[in-house]
Amino acid sequence: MTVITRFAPSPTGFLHIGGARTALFNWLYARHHGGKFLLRIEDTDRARSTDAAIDAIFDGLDWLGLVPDEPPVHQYDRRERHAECAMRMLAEGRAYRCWCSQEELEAMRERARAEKRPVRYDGTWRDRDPAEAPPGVDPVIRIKMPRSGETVIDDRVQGRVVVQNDELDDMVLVRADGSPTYMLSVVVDDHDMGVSHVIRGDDHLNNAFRQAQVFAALGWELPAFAHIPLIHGPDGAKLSKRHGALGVAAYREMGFLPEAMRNYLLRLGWGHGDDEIISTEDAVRWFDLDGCGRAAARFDLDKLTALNAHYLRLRDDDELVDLVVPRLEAMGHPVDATGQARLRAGMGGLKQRARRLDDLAEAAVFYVAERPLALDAKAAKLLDDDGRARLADYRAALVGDAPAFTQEALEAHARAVAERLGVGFGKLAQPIRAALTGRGVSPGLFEVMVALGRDEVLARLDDAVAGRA
RNA sequence: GGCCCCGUCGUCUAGCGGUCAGGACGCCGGCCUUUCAAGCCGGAGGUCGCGGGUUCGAAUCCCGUCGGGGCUACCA
Repeated sequence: MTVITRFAPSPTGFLHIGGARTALFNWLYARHHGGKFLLRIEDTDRARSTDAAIDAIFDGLDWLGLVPDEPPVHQYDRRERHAECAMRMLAEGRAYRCWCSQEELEAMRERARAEKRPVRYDGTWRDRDPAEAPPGVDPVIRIKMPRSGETVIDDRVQGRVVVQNDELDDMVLVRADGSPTYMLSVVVDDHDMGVSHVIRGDDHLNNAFRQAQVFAALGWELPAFAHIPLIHGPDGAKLSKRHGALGVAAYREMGFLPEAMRNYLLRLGWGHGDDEIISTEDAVRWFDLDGCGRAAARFDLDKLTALNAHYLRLRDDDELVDLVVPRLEAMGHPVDATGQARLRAGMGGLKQRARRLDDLAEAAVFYVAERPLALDAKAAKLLDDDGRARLADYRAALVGDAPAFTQEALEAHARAVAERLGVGFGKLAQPIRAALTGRGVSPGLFEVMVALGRDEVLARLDDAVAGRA
């Protein structure tokens, strides 16, 4: 059997972390089995669906590299087909029209609550003669649920889950305005799209029972279900948009890399022994539903950040330059060809120390900032009278001895100068760092010098000695 | 309220009848060292929610209990 999975978000907000993980699992499962990964936009709720949200979902998936194998299906476009299926159920006696008003339904619920009985539709119109229908009222179409027996879902993650059929009420399939509801649409679309495995959040576990009955009423085979646990916020509750949960775009802006995000999301609720760093290739090779946990997980920014730092160091220097330049420019530091070259030369040391793209950019500022440099507090302290005096000596030695401008030669020379001055190497190195970078912390000194180039180094030393910086 | 799911260090997890309950993030200390990272080494941190069973032996099986979550719409 060909494996076909699908990610089916409703476009009522950005793509959040939970949706991203669901998409990832579906994508991985399809890839692992050489099947297809499809995307369906569940936009049947016209009031809440927006084009902006649809774009955000496309952008988010694209950034994460979870590209569907076929053009996305927009559920609303298929409403005729959905209604047609409902009509068939009606014709076959598997569904019926219901003329209950909202008020009647509300009263029904109130009564049930008062009597401490389960709150659900009581089947008023199930056997009532349609001839008794009140005039001028548009009916909804409800499914005729079995009233005895049980519905079993052999969930690939949750295991065998059973519910008594009398817990299921005759839910609405088609609204009074003729539009299909989610319960009908998912089933018809999953069937028509040939979906073999429905992998989704376990907030849909209860829906699976209802949908199983729709599949049965339509005479269709049930797909395999896999309900994965939800991701909770720090407060332990379901992640929701109005809950301060962020869209994937926000993480991109914070400087996270998609490969880090994929690795992190994969480990949230799925495990493969003690493996933590899992490349996408290995993820595809290893992913299965058995590895999914059943407990909800909490999102941990620190761990995502640690993974991100790892993947940052793995990236090519040139790619990182491209990623960091827009950030530097946004920070008010235009990057010209010279700046680009310096960034490329210095990226090795820079990326080793960064955790995200934003602190990478922050740490790279000194390569592209205009002289004289602004000093941070630590650098200012390093450039006191003593420090500046040592810098003057060092500058003179650099010009006088004219060592080759390579890391090795510069280091050997600087160490010799420190010895000549009778100070520990650190006493000389730190003021140099402050002069060249304006900071007390930076990548290796000689890497910085080489990246900056001799002229710039001398100019920055001059600035520092003269107290300009 | 009803139904369904879940419960191992702070967090993510490994574990599937016999392990000193392992790893990762975070935290603490050390080494390295021109700063900071990285790397390496070491440490603190879990009576496996709780209570009963079953068993020679339970985090692992059963029952109960408590706690958390989800669903209970003419939303998806």
